[in-house]
Amino acid sequence: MRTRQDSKTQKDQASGKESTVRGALRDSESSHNETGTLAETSREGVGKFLRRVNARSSSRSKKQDCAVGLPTSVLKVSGKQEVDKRVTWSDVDAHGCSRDAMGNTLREVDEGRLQDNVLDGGEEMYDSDWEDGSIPVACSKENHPESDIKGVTIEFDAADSVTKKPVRRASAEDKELAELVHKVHLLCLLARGRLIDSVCDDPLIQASLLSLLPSYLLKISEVSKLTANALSPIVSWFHDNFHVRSSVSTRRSFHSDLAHALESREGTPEEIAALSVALFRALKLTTRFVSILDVASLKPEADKNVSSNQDSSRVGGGIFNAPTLMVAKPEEVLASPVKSFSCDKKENVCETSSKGSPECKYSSPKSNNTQSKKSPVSCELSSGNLDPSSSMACSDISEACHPKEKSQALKRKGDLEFEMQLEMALSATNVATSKSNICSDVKDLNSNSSTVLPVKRLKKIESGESSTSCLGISTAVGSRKVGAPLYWAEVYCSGENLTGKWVHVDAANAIIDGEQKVEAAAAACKTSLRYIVAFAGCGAKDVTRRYCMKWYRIAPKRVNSAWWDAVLAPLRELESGATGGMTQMEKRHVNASNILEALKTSNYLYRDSFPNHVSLYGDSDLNVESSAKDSFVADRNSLEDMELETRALTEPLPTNQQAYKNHQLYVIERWLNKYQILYPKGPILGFCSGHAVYPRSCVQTLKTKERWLREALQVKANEVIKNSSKSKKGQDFEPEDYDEVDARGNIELYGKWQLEPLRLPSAVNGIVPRNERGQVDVWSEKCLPPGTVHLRLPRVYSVAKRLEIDSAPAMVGFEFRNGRSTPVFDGIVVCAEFKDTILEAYAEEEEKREAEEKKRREAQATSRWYQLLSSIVTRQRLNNCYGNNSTSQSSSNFQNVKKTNSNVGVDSSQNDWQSPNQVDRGDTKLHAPSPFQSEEHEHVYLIEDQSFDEENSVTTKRCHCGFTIQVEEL
DNA sequence: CTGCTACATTATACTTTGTGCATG
DNA sequence: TCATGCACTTTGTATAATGTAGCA
Repeated sequence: MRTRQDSKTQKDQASGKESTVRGALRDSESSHNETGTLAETSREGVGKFLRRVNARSSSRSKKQDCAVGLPTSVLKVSGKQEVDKRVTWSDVDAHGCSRDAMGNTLREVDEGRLQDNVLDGGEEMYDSDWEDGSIPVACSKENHPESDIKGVTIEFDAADSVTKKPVRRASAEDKELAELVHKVHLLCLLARGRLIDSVCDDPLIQASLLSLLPSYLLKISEVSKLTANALSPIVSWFHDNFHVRSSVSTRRSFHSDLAHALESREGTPEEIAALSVALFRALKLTTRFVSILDVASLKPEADKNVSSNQDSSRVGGGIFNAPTLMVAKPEEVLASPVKSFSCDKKENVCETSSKGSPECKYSSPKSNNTQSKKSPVSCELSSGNLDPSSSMACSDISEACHPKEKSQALKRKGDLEFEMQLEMALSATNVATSKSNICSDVKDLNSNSSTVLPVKRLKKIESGESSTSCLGISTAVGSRKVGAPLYWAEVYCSGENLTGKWVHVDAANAIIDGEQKVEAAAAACKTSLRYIVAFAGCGAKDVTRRYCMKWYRIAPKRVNSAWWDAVLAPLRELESGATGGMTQMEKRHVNASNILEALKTSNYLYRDSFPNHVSLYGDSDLNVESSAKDSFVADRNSLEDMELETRALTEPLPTNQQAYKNHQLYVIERWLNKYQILYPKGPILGFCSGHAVYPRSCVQTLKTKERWLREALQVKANEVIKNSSKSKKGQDFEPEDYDEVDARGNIELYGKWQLEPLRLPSAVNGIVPRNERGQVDVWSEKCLPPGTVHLRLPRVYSVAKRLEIDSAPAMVGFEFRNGRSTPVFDGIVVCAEFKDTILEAYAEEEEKREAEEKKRREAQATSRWYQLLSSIVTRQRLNNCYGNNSTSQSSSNFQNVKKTNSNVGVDSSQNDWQSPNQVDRGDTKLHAPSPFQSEEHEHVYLIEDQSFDEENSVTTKRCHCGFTIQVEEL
């Protein structure tokens, strides 16, 4: 019984916690709408993340400790250490963040941590219910210390877990955490993008770039109508002069890194792209820095099996994410032999890639290309373990995170080469039998055991056009997220199209206007285009639509759009402020309706059949309209918005059926759920595997009569039921077959087109029209009968009753209590004309009630003081009578009281009885006389001295001497 | 490698309008 | 005899969503 209660409370706590977090998220979202500053968004996002991380780490540590069964003292110590390990804002401060700016979050985090700690306690207890098994384990370990030497059970357990419970599904908490990580990572990447963008505006860097530029290329800034073609000379010059470097970032500020890159004319892809942006800006071209935000997955564990890989590529800081892998300078001095080794590999990669072979381009020093081709597995392994970027990143990690392993990492080059050879020999002989073993063996041999590199087959790129020839990506490591184009520039070319256009310029790869190729190139490198953000003027704009043709694939991988839009809203303004304005030179007069017309005709979809998407045009329309007032000048920003929206609405039909399941634009009937129907059924936009494809806007949601009632809608008379057959999977019944709920268990459902506004009977003669249960269902204000009002006040019913005004209880919803759903009533519904009367009477009543309540409480307080004092007096008397030789303590008490009575206010610090007496005499004016006046007398209970306790129905009678007697009223 | 199906598991939405007993 | 207050007790089902395995 006790256990059940406990678990219940813990469950409540847990759910309370969840709801708190959720509420906080909601709050944060709503606050964006109100204030909408990025700083707040960031603070809240990061704050929540920290809270979660801290909570997790603490709970995990506790769980671990419990499982091991450490003694309490040890527990305490480890707990303390864990706290120290946590991420705190002081850490953040140490990195230069202003505490003032973060003050709110800091408080929030601290509070959150406190709360989480408390809750974690609960969770721990709760968990212990489930983790009883750990105790015997600990015991057995203690009793049989030799057992862990033998390690008998490990293999058995592992095999079991593989066969029986292969994977534990991600819990709601994991998902929430993943989402928080995703959000925080997004914010970080946004911040990084802004940082780079601002550095691109640096006049010194721009001037330096200009000084390097041949004078004939400077003319471009004088071109009035810039076209993509006009950019090609400058892009090819840049491509010839600046190269992607394959070495470690120096981890200085980005500004100095960029300056260094400029000086050495080589840098990370990020730096090279930034330099190109700076150059274009120096030439007075409107330019954005564009980046794929390669953010941590929104789904928990989604990248579990490639995590090490991904991480390594990330930790590498994009060093090897080079769109082109260019020859590194051999004189590059590197700290660790591993690095230099990696760098050698890099060279090989570069050489082969420059030869243009789309297949396995990597070759180890001792193997050639043909070998690799012939033996895919050897290639596999080598690409898995010898991949320069990975091993480089690994060494980075091991250096950064595992100082212990640094000594291991400092192996001689010869040793490493030996390991590689051994590894390849093993892979060549034991391919089929035990891949995993080889892997682990090799892993052990390899110093980089901290990061497990997954074995992946080398990916063949089916079309060279898509990746290698377009973007010059080395596909040698194509099976992992390496080599994807992550950074480029967008230059606004006013001479393109009718209205001007943002042109994709990847200067590092000498690619201009290759926006269609980005998706394929990224896909080849396992990078999805979830977020592509263009930065300018310290702002940012999501331009994913321009590059992503298969939106339905990335849509589920993106964070909820409301949050993302709220985050970007302030940044968008900054961005459009920096790029959207029109210079005098390129000012064009654009007829807004022409633009819309052009967009409409270019759209092969029926815009009219997308009523709900028209709103997407809304903003643009408005912008165009408003600017139309300013002599029809459409700004770049709204034009781009329109372009992006047009893309959103003209997505090609997916070829697989499942893509239609949650597709924003299209639908096929088979994926409709029970409460959905196509109405009107058409137009058919195409077919997919024989299924007709309809616009998503044709999907109508069906509800029951009762559900519609909540939205103040009622079913029109003589409407037939359109759909209720879905539950019978595919069978279509005749509509007129249905009653309320027919024999087949079908439910009556109606669509919006079958409804009309709710018409309830009006209140007549002060009588409130009620439903069949004598009440009014108040789902919203709209559900009130005309002429009535809802008074949501406690105890108002009695007021209406007293005034003999007709009123009906207002039911506002249901709740589950005692295992069944029960209606929840709140206030009453009365005719509007009585509202004021009732409110006045209610106010009066409440005043009276409050006064009575106050009186009652005072009386109760008085009574309790009386009781207290009386009991003391009684005790004293008993002591006096029967306890002559009683303890000194009681007599001293007596002395104290006596003293107090004679010297009120003097020596008040000595005893506690003074104030009660004072209160007594002051407030009640009953003048309880000194109980010590007479020792013996007959008690007299005066009526004015007695008090009545309503709660207990107890009357307390008092004598002047202080003696009280309680009489229970019957 | 991708798409599809089947199956298993988990999450979520929907459901929805008391009764019997003690006491005053 | 009637009005009032309190305890009782922790739904249950259907469906959507998600994940996985196996196959083509």
